[in-house]
Amino acid sequence: MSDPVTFAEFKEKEREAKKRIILQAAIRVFGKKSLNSASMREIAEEAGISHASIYRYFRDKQALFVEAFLLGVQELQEKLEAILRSPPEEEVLQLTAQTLLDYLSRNEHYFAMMTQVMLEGDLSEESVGALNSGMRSFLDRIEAVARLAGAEHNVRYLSHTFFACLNGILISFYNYPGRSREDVESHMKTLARVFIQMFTDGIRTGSYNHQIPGGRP
Amino acid sequence: MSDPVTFAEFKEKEREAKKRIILQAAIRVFGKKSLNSASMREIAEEAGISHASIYRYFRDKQALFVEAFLLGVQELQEKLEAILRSPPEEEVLQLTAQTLLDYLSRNEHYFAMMTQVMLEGDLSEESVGALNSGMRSFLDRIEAVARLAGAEHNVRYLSHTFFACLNGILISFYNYPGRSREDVESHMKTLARVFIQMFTDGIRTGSYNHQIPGGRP
DNA sequence: TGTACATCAGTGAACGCGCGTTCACTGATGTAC
DNA sequence: TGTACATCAGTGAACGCGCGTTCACTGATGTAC
Repeated sequence: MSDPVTFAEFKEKEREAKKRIILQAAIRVFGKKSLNSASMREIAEEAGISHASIYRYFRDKQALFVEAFLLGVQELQEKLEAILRSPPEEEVLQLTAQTLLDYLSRNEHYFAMMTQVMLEGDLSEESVGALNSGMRSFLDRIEAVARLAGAEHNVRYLSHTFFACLNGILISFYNYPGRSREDVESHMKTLARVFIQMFTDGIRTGSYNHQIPGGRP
Repeated sequence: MSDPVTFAEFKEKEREAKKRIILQAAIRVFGKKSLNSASMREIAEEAGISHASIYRYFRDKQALFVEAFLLGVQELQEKLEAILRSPPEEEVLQLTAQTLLDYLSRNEHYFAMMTQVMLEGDLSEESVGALNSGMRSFLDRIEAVARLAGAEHNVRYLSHTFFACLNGILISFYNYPGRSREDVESHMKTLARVFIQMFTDGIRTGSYNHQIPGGRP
């Protein structure tokens, strides 16, 4: 229903659009501060509304956080799908890694939120469910990339390793003290290239299969 | 001065011991909650004192946090040194990785704090300095391990990659939803083995050197 | 077209809470004579 | 040995603040007749 044909539909569209404005503001704020230290008042100011208004669109802070995070995951996922649709010949993994790193470090927002979601355990069951299915479908995309890169056995393990290691490179050196932002970014990219080279070689030889319980060699 | 010989020295020792009790309590609490959501009152209760007393030993919450974190890093470092003193023949990296993962996941505390330190940017210049030198000497140990494993060129990059990836495996799957603690732990260990296998092979072939700007092949 | 009413997005003020930190005090211990 | 004093670890109460959330209200918009 991309073009609303009734007034009710129009209002619904309008409401969705306003919701998105709040979500984008939330993403910007959550990216700079942590879930706990970012305040509803700050998000409201960023969105240009009163802080009380947010509660017209989201049940509470946690629900806002989860929706914002999932929006980020979805956006990243679309980038992965673009790669899958027109895959390059050889360097799928390098390209994927670069895309991931670029996106996450250029939009600090999603990145910081992602790690927060992974560490905070205080989410409601409902939220956990939503996040879980979001992450699962994201990891599916990564799995597809790994297959494209030639992986055949234990692809789930491989894609988990791939994602986790890149994530670790981002997290571990994000606040590397005493270095400029550009230096940090290029350092992370170098580390990522080192990792991807090893990963690619690893897929080629397949020796990692021995490390997986019940994994075919 | 392991055996105090004057009353003044004795008092100093006593004070240090009390400080350590607070630090251990802080480590336990900071491990379960984040820097922001763990409270001084909670730490005080854990240590069995009044919350006001903490301020007799630490300037403020941040100073307490930094000291607690560094105590954890130091403990881990000693484990690495033990490995370096009596290195096994072949599997240095596997052993190091297992030690790291075991330690960090058995003592959730340090692990959670480590990632927090890496993500929160709000620390004072003084704190950043202390943390920085702590992390640097920790990474030195990892570098020594990498050398022991046969790395010759660009060892700094390698050790960074090694640490970052293991860190990522921990963080990314720590709160894997809907899985028991044991399942998560064994999953992480499998991913770590996959990674280490690739890493070891990578060091052997040395092809990663091509990925480092100015790196010798 | 005009009027009375219903709806509901948006709001500033207020509530209640927990926090980090400080304060004024107590009482045990050590010191000087 | 006894006494007056100084020190200082430890404390409960209090301060001031910012937070998430709720409340009572306003005013614009849509609806019914």
